[in-house]
Amino acid sequence: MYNNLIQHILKFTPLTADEIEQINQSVSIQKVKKKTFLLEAGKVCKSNYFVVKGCLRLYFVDRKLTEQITQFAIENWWITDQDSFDSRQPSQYYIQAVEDTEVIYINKDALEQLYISVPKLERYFRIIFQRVYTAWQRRTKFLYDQTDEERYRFFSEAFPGFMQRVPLYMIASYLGFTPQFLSKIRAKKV
Amino acid sequence: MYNNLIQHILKFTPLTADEIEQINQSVSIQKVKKKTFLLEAGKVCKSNYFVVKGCLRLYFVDRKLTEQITQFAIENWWITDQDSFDSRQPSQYYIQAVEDTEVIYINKDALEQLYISVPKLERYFRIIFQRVYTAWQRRTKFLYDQTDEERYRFFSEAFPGFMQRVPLYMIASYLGFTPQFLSKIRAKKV
DNA sequence: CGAATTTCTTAATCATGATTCATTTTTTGA
DNA sequence: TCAAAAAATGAATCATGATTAAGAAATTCG
Repeated sequence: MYNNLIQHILKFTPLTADEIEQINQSVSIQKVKKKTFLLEAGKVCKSNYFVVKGCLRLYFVDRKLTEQITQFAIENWWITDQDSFDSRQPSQYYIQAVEDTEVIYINKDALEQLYISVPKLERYFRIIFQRVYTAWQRRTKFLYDQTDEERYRFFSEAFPGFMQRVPLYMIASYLGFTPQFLSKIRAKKV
Repeated sequence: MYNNLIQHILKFTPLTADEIEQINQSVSIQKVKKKTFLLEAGKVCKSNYFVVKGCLRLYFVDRKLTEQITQFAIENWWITDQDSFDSRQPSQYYIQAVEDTEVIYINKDALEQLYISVPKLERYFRIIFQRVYTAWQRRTKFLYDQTDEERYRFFSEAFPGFMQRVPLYMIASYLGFTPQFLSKIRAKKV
């Protein structure tokens, strides 16, 4: 019984008992300790992960060997390297647990099967991806429209809870600047 | 008969003659002269636009009154302010024709109806939005991983045709820097 | 065709945030 | 509980790309 996922799907489309059963048989659940990797660069991203509880980060290592975080996923978010997942080509990303985390995951073949046996999931994921598009348009405007400092201040006011779950150096990476610069801003704030 | 769109949908899902008919009755076609606006800030984005021929840009005006282009759409791409389109709230974006352009468009109510009468479109748009997600992950890595100069050089080698269709100052805006800086890079290139 | 508009370029100065390197504080787990 | 590791801070210097202000070149269209 993977209730968190089913509950989430039910927000967007009704499901019959049989459909729920089919979904439950296609997904698995996994507990991942803090710092565990669900994906490492060089390997194919085999699963799409739904966070039941906890927090994951998706990042790559740039030429200067700095970790660049491009996405976080918390409760009720899906996360994957979509490109690697679809093409079955090696990923350039890492997905790592920021906290002890519980995920429900589904592999590519199982998901393709499910789209056929439970077509309502086309609607569910259409809406999920559509929201990703919206989130991306918002984030892009956010990034273009403000200086690094404004971005940090906005972010810390908008998501105070999140700030406390994640080390500051990860926030800095996600917002596109260095931890040193973040310290400088925070020092000013007082 | 909106063949370009139907052809595009058929790449992802089969359609019956009846379904094709229903889609054709839900969309409209429009020719837009260069510089014409399909969306202006302050107005609700009523349509999702599919480019048959030509090129559109989506941008907003930042606090310094500079136009910031966040997306282009060329042949066979959809473009909209997804947030405004979904929520029916005023947009902060402009969508403008960069060249004389031909678009097929669909309004929100018509699209919601179509999702019900032609559920295969759930699959079509699920795949479209999924590709948007992939494109976004790629673009993000691209932006984080390289300096402005490298980004320009990569872009001009990867999309030489596109570079010739669009004024350079728009490329600069899309890549996140100023036209002056672009000129500097190009001067070096020789 | 030719004036007006749009687009592109050049150059000097300036500011933001990176880099480097060291130190302090906090957290973790044996 | 305390040593080791992880995370955060601080300061000095540096580099990238913005800003400002002209002016040149190219395109458009009446």
